[in-house]
Amino acid sequence: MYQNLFTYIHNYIQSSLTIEEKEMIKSAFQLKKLRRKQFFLQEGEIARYTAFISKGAMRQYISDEKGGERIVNLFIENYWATERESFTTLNPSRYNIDVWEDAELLIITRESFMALAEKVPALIEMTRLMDDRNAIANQRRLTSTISYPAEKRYEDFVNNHPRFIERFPQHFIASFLGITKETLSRVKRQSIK
Amino acid sequence: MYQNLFTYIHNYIQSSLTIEEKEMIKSAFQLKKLRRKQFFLQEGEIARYTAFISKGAMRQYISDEKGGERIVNLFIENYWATERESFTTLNPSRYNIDVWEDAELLIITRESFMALAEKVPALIEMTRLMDDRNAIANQRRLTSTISYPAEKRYEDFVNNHPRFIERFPQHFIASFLGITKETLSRVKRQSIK
DNA sequence: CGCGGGTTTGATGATGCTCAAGCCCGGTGG
DNA sequence: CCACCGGGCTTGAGCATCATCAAACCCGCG
Repeated sequence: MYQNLFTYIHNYIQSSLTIEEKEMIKSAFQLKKLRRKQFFLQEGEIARYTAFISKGAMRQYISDEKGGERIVNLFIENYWATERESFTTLNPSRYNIDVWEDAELLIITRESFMALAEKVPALIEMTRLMDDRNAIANQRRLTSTISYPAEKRYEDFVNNHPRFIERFPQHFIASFLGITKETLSRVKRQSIK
Repeated sequence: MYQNLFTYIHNYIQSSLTIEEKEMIKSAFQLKKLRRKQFFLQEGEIARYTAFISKGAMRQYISDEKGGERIVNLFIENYWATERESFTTLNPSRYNIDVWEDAELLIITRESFMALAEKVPALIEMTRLMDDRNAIANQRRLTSTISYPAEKRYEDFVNNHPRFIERFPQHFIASFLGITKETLSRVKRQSIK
């Protein structure tokens, strides 16, 4: 259950966690199981928790005036899922996060995490590195989105996130890329030839 | 010269910097003046420095195969400018950063900044908050880019970055928004009526 | 005056969206 | 075991948005 989280942390920092640290981590997080289609966070709520996904798959989306949905993030196991704006500012979230494949989450509030990080310094370093990588990934995604047409964006996506292709339906990917499912369908057909 | 940086830091953390801290900061950063059109960072180079802009305006862009340029970031005074991917990974940068309005920069290497932050803890907190805000801003920009047509993106931009409109030419803004200057020109004409 | 950016305008075409229909396939219930 | 259903995927026709290319315009400046 917690093993994924421990190896995740270990991938970020070189040193190993002590037994005591592992215990503190275990008691600070809280296990939550969610089934397909259940919400982890709904528009209007405050994102009190961040979740480490130890199993399953989720999506983050925003809904527009006309009932449409735009997917802005996809998550699978070993990802952290939260709505960062709401989580840090405590304003109501404009986004929803729901479950695609039955999930096991390790959740923690911002305050608990801060307190925990005081006692387990590795987590501070981990957060810093995660922020670095996150900023880099976002910059890349943004560059790609404003620079390239649908076909190239899809190519890039396939190369960078092969596992997502297997786990999520096509129309999720399309929405994530900022195109319609029809366009994605046609783009794929073209690129085969 | 350093005053902008001090007030910037002060805006992020509540407490004031001590005289000693200010001295340490002054000696850790290095002043660099750059004229319009000069490069702060060129494609292929490693981004050894991050720059606090105490005066002036700059742009970050990437160039495509056909000689075109896509602007991915715009900076004015009281912004930090660097290419984060290269700065943190030490890989050659795919982006350029050059100067639009004559600029005064306070620059520092990653190592020096880390060392400085050891001695001035306020900087660690500041970095954390900057990362938070940055992540939030990027998420918003991404959502807007994949969700809305040119006209709405421009509206949002005008609301969120009024000062940029005054400082940069239209075709910079267009490129930043991921549209052509012609389209932006027409969008503006429409929205007046 | 003429030059160099920056901006606008127009004509044309590509790209991607909308709406609507059909297909495919796995799951459910009779 | 088959009929049906729902969700996802594909296909097509028509349309909106936006890019491209080319020309003109505007204006500050040497």
